[in-house]
Amino acid sequence: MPAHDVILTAPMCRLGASFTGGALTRLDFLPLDTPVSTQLDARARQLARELDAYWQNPAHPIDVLFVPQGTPFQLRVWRTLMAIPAGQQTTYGTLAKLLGTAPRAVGQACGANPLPILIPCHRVVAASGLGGFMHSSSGAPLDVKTWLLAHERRAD
DNA sequence: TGGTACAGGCCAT
DNA sequence: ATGGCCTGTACCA
Repeated sequence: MPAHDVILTAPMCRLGASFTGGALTRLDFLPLDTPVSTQLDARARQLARELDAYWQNPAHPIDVLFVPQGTPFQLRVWRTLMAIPAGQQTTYGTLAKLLGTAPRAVGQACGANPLPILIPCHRVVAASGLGGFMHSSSGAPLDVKTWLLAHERRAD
């Protein structure tokens, strides 16, 4: 399941990217000690360029071709997520009401998100706290979520 | 099919 | 601050 096409640098971690054809289909957070790719093809270079722009300016819209794969419900949730502007947050409960479903179902769909950052699942928090990230409720993933929120907050 | 596990929420102590 | 029951989806037997 792992085996990424390229590993890129990020300020708080490394990112493993997988492509299918010309489209990005998967993005994973990896530990800081993961060796970074030295050779980048055109699509990887484009992705790296867009991400760099985002690290510089959280308001920068990431312009890359990506194709998320999931159930119809998940795609519906993810599509809704992408309407949340950078620097803003929503809760699972609010989204659930909006979609006519349950908060827990929204959380599960967020966890299944194969393209974090591009699909801003980190902008969804629990009604009473931070909530989880990448299918977990503690540990490194939560640090990443916190980092991303802090990064986007700097844009005010 | 039924049974369980979730990135939550809410109302009762 | 804690524990219970609710919710909709996904995944596995």
